[in-house]
Amino acid sequence: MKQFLAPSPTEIPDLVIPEREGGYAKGQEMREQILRAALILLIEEGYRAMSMRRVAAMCGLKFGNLTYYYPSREDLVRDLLESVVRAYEIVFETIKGDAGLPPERRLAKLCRIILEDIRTKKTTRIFPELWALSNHDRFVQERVNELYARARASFVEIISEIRPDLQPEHHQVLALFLSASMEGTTIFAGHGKPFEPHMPWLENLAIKSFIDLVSTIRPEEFDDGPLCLNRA
Amino acid sequence: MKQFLAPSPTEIPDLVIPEREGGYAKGQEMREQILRAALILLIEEGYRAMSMRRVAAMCGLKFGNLTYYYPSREDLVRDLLESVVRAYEIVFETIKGDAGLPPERRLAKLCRIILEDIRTKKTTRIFPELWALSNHDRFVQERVNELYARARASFVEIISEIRPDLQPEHHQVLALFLSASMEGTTIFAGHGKPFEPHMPWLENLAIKSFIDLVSTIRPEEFDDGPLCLNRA
Amino acid sequence: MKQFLAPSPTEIPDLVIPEREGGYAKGQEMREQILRAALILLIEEGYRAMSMRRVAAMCGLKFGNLTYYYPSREDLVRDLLESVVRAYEIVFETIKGDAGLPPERRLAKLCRIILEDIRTKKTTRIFPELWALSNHDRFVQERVNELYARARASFVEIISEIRPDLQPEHHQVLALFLSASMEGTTIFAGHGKPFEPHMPWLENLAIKSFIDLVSTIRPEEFDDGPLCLNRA
Amino acid sequence: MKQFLAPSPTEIPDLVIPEREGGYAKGQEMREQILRAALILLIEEGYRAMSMRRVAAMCGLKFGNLTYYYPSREDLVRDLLESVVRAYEIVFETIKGDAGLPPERRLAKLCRIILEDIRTKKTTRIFPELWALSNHDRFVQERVNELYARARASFVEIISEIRPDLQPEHHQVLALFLSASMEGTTIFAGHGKPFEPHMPWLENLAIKSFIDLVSTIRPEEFDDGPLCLNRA
DNA sequence: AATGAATGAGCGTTCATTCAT
DNA sequence: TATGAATGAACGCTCATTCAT
Repeated sequence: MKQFLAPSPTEIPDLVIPEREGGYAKGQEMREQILRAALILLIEEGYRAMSMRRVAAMCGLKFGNLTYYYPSREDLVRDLLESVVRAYEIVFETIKGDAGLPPERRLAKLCRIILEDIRTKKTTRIFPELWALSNHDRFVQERVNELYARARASFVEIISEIRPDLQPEHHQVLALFLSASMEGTTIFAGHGKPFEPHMPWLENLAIKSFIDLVSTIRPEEFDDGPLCLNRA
Repeated sequence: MKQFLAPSPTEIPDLVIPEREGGYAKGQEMREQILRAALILLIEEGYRAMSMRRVAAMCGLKFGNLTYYYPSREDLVRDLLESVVRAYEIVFETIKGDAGLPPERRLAKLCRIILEDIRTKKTTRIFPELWALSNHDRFVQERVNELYARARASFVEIISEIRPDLQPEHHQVLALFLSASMEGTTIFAGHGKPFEPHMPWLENLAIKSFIDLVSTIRPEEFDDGPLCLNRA
Repeated sequence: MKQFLAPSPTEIPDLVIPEREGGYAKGQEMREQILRAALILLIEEGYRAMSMRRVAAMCGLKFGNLTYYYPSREDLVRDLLESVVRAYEIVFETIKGDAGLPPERRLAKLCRIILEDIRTKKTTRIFPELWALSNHDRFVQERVNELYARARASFVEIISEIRPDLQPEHHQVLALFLSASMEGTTIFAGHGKPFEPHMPWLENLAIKSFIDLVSTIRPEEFDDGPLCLNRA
Repeated sequence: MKQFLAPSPTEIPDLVIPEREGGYAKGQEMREQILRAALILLIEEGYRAMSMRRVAAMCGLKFGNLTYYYPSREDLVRDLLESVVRAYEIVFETIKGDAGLPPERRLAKLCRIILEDIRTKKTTRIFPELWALSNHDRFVQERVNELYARARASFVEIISEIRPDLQPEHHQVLALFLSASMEGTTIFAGHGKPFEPHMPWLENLAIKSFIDLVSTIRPEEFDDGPLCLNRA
């Protein structure tokens, strides 16, 4: 089933499923298969298509049996979401190890990783679903926020190394801007989108723009806007 | 019913509904009420909740009668989407009239309009739904692409004024990056999002960063990336 | 619209619509157009597809207006059925004029007319619908019975000329057998049926068999069955 | 429920439902009950009345539960149709065992079986529905064609024994004529039809006529028609 | 004659959930 | 673990009918 998923380019696995204590190996495998099936449905046909029945069918499972593993749809959705999110968190953990490089290089590298991932089918398809869901579902909202908080943490670390003179809150907002800026490319240059071929250009623009911004921003510009372009 | 919708701050109406020839005034009003009800459901509870039955109920209409106005759900969705999109297109038309200002000021103004709109409940809620839908629905995809194409056209106009030396394709990609960058803020600093209060800072960052980028980018940087930060 | 209907080969028109007194000419024409549209739907898609809405749409009539001409579906169905049946009755009237020919030739000719008509799309499609409907609809049942009674009358006339020695009831049963025998070919060799190309052979078999039967049947064979093949 | 169905006189069961592997006995019984209910509705009120909801109600089943057994109406229709057809096929199989009798006797017997069956309510009601449906439904069309092909095979066997001198294609057309001829009696002398009481006479006429035809037909008469009654 | 509008019913489908086996 | 069975709800759709304009 794995082969149906666009392979994550370098580092991000599709799902990271925690082992459960006290279950047979078969149960663990089945659970994994279920989550993979659900993921594929989510990617290929959207959230609505990811019904218990279709997931069961895709696993060759009788429908009644799926409810043994996941008594309610919510259980399945949550487990899936956690497995997806965990996969990303692992990346941000591993990135921290790059301490040897100069911060600008690390910033660039991190951006490239994120933007490359955005080009995968999985990310292009799943995240808009999550954004939409998070507007009406507290649980999804929290997990997505968590995920992005971790992503920002990586940026904050690098930014504060480049600009130790700025206040922590400014580091945060810069990180937020960088993150938002990249996420926005999903809908224009993600997998199958009209500007997918331009993604390399976008990467270069983003990195240049981010480094310039981080390097040159002055504290007062957060509040007043860039010189001479104030609201009035 | 209007009061349920966060008022668009300055310029963007919620819906622009074309008049139909033939039919009583009551029919036109009913059609408008239906689209408003659908919009509210979409905003407040998401796409799935925007069912024919709930829309009818919200209008005090019997279900059978709703199918008189909109024989199929698709008809309703299309009419709604077109009315929403049309509202944005009007903005982009009116912006073109600002020819007197220097291009940087016009760029800043346009960005502020867009980012302010992103803070409205309507935009924060609807666009993620559209992004998700557009991955699996050709019609939504096309209308969304259309909308963003018009938005980019406004940016291209300004950018090419600032940088007449760049090639048209570069103008396009710069506009794309600006647009994507702003859209990405929806999920972090849109209505009710954790960073909504930081939106003014983000605006300032975005505008400074965009103007710097547009002003300083060199043609070769599209392809090679910023100096010394190439992939290798 | 006429051209959509398979042309009746020689003599049977599609519909015979009586004129109404006290209506404008336009109303009469509209009524005819409506019935033709209904007929086409019945032929091409079956009884269920012949809904008021679809008939109206096919006539370019607004739905509400159709209910002016035919307030209820039943009205429409009845008018259509009567127009269809009347078309056949006209044939049986005209056939009676062939008095000059020997009865066997007239029998053969009548059979050929009927079997040729069965090969038309209209007849192949409509009659099975009528047979099915007549099982659950008294009105249809009566009109169909009427139609076949007239058909049998033509046969009875010829048969009694060939076999004046038989009793009237025997004439009736012979006519019935001939008629039933031919109607049965509809479902095997009617328009578009697998044995449609064999219809000429079936015609020859039928005519030979009918003339032999009518000519040679002995009164006691009605009751006892053919010699030596009695039930026991 | 059985008592609602006119009992098949001698040999043809109403439904032959294959057993399913897996599943409790109760499930099998329920499936049978469902098909019987559907059959009754089809017979008593016609195809349109055989809705999922009415079938469920007739079985004392909640509607949602019926969709467990038959997820779609098409599934139900197909299962029903196959069960009906299978019942007839069994008859044609068993008839082949009558090898001891002279072919004319076997022909007569087969005709009587068929014509007796036509007098049952079930056959009188179902077949016109199938004929009508088969004009617009490929599946029904195929099953009906299959059924009649098997019926003809029985006739072909007997006919070719009586007339080994004729070519196989002529055997086929003779069988076709016999079959069509008998099917046509359904609408005149089937259950509840005006000529139902005359069916015994029709049987005798049919058998005499068929045996005469098969015995006396000359090869050239297929093409030229009976002597002196050619088309011209 | 013609149109617009409203109602109520039925249909087939999909689904999450629950429970007995 | 695994399956079969049952329930109730909602959904989109089509339709015949009725009535005001």
